[in-house]
Amino acid sequence: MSVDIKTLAKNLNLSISTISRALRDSYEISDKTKLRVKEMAAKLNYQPNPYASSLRKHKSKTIAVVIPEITNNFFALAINGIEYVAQEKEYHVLIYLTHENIKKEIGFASHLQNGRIDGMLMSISAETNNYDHLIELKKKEVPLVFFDRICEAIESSSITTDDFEGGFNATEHLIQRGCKKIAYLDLSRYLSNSNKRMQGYIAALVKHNISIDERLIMRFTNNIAANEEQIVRVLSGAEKPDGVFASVEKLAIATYNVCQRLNINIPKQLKIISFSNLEISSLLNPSLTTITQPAFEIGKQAALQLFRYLEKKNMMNVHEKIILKSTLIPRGSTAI
Amino acid sequence: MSVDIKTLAKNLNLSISTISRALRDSYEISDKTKLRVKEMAAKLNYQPNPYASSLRKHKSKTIAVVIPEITNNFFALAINGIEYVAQEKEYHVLIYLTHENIKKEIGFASHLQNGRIDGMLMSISAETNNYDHLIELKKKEVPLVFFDRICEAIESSSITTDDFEGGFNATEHLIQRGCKKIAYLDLSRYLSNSNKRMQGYIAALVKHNISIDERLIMRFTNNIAANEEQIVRVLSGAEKPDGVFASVEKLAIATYNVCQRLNINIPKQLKIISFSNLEISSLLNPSLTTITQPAFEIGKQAALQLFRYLEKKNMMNVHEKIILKSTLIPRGSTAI
DNA sequence: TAAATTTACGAAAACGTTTTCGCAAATAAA
DNA sequence: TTTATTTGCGAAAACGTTTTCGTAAATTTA
Repeated sequence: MSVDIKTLAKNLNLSISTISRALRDSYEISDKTKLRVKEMAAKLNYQPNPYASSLRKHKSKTIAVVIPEITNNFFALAINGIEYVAQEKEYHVLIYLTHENIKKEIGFASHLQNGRIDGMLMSISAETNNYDHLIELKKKEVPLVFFDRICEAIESSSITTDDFEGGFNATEHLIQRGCKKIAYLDLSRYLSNSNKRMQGYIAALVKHNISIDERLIMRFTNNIAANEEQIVRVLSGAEKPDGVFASVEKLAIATYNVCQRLNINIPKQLKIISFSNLEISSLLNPSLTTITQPAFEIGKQAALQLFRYLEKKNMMNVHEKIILKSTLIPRGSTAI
Repeated sequence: MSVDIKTLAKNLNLSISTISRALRDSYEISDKTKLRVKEMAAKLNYQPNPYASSLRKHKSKTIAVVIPEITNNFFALAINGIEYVAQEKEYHVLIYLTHENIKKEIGFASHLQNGRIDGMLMSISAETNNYDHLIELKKKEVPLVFFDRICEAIESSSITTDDFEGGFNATEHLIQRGCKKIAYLDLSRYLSNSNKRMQGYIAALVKHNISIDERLIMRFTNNIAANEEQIVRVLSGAEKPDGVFASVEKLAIATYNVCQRLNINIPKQLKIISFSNLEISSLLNPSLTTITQPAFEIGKQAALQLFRYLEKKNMMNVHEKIILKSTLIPRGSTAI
């Protein structure tokens, strides 16, 4: 069988308590004994059973990351940042994908109250318009940090980007490049970040005395084909826009695809700007003007904040709202 | 405190064994009792402690995915497939990123022998040229399935693509489009899939009576800037190629970047084909000809194979080598 | 030198399950 | 009716740690 603490104890003629303490460098154990124990542990390749330890200590050294999807450069980068911190802290990272489905999100939230994780990092799904499952998580005192798509109804830390400013700048950028009718393409009416971006969009229109046309504020789904059809309808309609501000990358890509199909010239007939973490925006035809979020840093900061909760108990009610800056990079899709 | 099996037992005047059995639908418990127990469990929102259960049963309901990186469309899609299966099986997915670093890979392999996971899915790092850590994992009887980048020195299941054929077809495609001097860009001399692709490359050259120029078989690192400099040197040298076959997406992108900088026209002066899972290959300038792997399916099949190990003990020595087909999609970067 | 303290360790309980063993009561077979 | 079997449940051990409590021996203090 596998070598456990009892095996070490027998081999060294010590009690299991001494072994345990020696391995954890307890002050109660003499240096000589510690050395003996550690040498034997190394020799027998002793691997402590994490579940026995977790059971006893009520600590799992594991965090969960609950996100809508992973095939998305933003979230992939964020996970990268999270995993980076987790490795440093010697923590383990569980991944759960909701696919924008609130039922899955509820399922994860409810199943992860059982001690499997010490804390959770979350970006809520586009469908989520009720927060009972998150409130319940909080009640169970599961440390929770939101990133990017936060839940404002819950008292907790969050890491976001300056979505309002990003939305404002994006829209103003289009206006400055001559756009008069700017469409805002969005995933969901419920998302915190989307709404802030829309507020920025509206503010920019107001500032420049452009009237707000509700028909140009469009919501899309998770279904790519359906989205493209919807875009086809706008772009071939009478009231077609001359500028598009996509709240998320995939809607910009859908627009590119439609323009290719409909032979609409970007940027001559239509200018496009998008929130995006596509590393090859500059290689697109035409290159895509983006507002880029510091995705890796967002993941990293989110994880660091979670560990602040985990490392100090009295931090549980000290919430931080960190807002990182996005960067607008003008490229071909908004050229004059 | 949190409600446990003992609480239920007290509330129902039953023993904890009965509660445990009732919850697990044991035949030893009457239907009436089961109902009573389950109702009470629901009422008190009982959540079984996973670590107590894991400790007792030596099962963690958790698998690990060890991959080089996550900011890579192939691996993101593969994880998507893995997570899909895991959700169905009610398993948990731990993510570990090696960043192509063999030391990290060794660290993960050695730390995950302690029972934390029931099995592992792995795509080995580009640096990995010694397999002792994997052999040790196998010795500890940790079920292990390789995908994409496999370890041929280890007896185990693997899910790959038809890399030889993909490499052959890619190269022949370039030849048919008129290329005479085709460079093969690769990450590492150690990777199983890269080597198969290279074998395909060589076979195609041989078939078409093109001599093999070792200088055109190039290895790159994880460092993007360094890679681009290396590409600059080839593309501005005297013996510059007229075709590039990139074994991985990021090298194709690096080549695109360099061509942009050096003002090299794709496809006129240089044709490019690449293994890639970029969903927007068609939107690049020019659109990129790709050999695309069924990444989601690879992840899914890898997970399914792992669960075959987990569900039947006697399967542990029945290894499967599943090879899925890749698809060559001709686009602008190899147009005549 | 006696008393107090510190050092270094062991015994045993505890964490929350699952499972083995045992055993009455109920039912079926003889 | 007697015996054999099944049904339904409880007591207790077990999983592998950590931690509380206790205590001799060594050391320090008075």
